[in-house]
Amino acid sequence: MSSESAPVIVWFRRDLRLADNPALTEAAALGRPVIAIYIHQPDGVWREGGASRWWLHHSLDSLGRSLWALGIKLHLLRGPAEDVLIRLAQQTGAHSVLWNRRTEPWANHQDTALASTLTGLGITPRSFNAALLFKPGIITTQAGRPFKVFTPFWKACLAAPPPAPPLASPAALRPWNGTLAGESLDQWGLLPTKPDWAGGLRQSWQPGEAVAQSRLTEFLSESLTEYAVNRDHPAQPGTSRLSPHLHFGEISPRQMFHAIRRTAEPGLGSERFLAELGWREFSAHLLHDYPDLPARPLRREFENLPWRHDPDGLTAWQQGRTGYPIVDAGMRQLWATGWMHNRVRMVAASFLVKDLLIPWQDGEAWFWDTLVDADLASNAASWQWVAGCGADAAPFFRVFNPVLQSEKFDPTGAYVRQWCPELAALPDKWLHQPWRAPADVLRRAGVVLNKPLVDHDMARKRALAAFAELRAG
DNA sequence: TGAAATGTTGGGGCG
DNA sequence: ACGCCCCAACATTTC
Repeated sequence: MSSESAPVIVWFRRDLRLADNPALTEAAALGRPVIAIYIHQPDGVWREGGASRWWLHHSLDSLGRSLWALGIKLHLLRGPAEDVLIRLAQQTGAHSVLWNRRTEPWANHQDTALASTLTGLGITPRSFNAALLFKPGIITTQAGRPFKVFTPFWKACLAAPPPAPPLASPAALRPWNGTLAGESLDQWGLLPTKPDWAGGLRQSWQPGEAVAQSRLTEFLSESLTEYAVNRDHPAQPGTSRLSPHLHFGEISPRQMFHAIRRTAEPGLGSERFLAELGWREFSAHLLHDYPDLPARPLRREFENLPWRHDPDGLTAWQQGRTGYPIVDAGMRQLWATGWMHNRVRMVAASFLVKDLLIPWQDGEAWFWDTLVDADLASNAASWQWVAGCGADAAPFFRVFNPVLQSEKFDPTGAYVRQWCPELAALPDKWLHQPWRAPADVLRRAGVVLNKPLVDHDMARKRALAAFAELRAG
């Protein structure tokens, strides 16, 4: 076999796109036959949750079609990535294996082992940063330590040399003529059956690179200028809704960064939106520096907080039956569509952790299973932020009042009415706190009162007392 | 990327 | 005109 004909393996992971894909671009540059693969690892730690599996199915389907249009088949393989890749590389006489790095520590461990085995076999491994604006480790304090506060971290990012401009999709790839026994997407059973709960997901989302790009373009032209204000109003389409596309790598943060810089007026809207990319970046870098971020509080003393064991409370929260309309609306939006508005995520999360005193890890696990944008770093860092135990976290005593938040950010009640239709006929005045409504108002609105799980004033005091105990002990 | 408790100020009613 | 009180509005402190 001549060296020119030895194929290059491109291992797709959380980079399910053709444009700005360094591994794919490198494969095109090598001029060798390309074997494109995706490896499903159903037994891994932090395996994809239900909503993520639904998204993954459709995103892989979309990527497969795009590659096929270039004459390349996306091969679907299953098993531990090291075993699968090494077998495949030997079997096909591969020259090299190229991939874009993921942000999860378990994946990086896997990569390191894999790279050294491949090297030992005379096969060239190469990996690229494509999921983040800045490679973890290069943004540090003067003293060379990782940042633990967001603002200086993000300032340092913006002062660093900017991320490289995004790469174009490869114009042509050289097909590989061999065959290999791959699987079909349907065999992987990523889609829910018995019951099929994905109806709301299908109505809300369309995975894939092309949709991600058009969503970005539309957002930049229509929503960016008012973003700083509208992003906080859950009834308005003021956010980009790009999070799941970003998580699966259908669009890259570099593409977004440069699109904002290129097309947007400098202003509060673009600054705030860029800063959201900054929080994503901050979370990923934190996970890189603190691999147990998903499991353990950064501030270890929070393990001693007198958390409550309350399975019924947890279930009521998950099902949107807390009796607090804004919390229930959010949890139902999550269940129905695989997504929750950011403002409401904070309110609902604060309620679980502080009003119910249920460990943040339980909320993290639920979000992991139900969010289409579930991301190990962002999910863990955000829950720790809410719980007050993370880096640059909200202080524990910052307890969201679900009634005030609802009145402030959903003043017309459009969001609550959409997701809690049983309350829709209540006048605005009582919509956010139906338990205070006079009996005749309830009767006229046809509302049967769902008594709140806890009284917020009591719960707030209980949380503060628990926190005080922590500090004393 | 809070909210409640507490403190301060100033206008207006009233004796 | 003055002191006193009330209280809304705003600011600061505390959790």
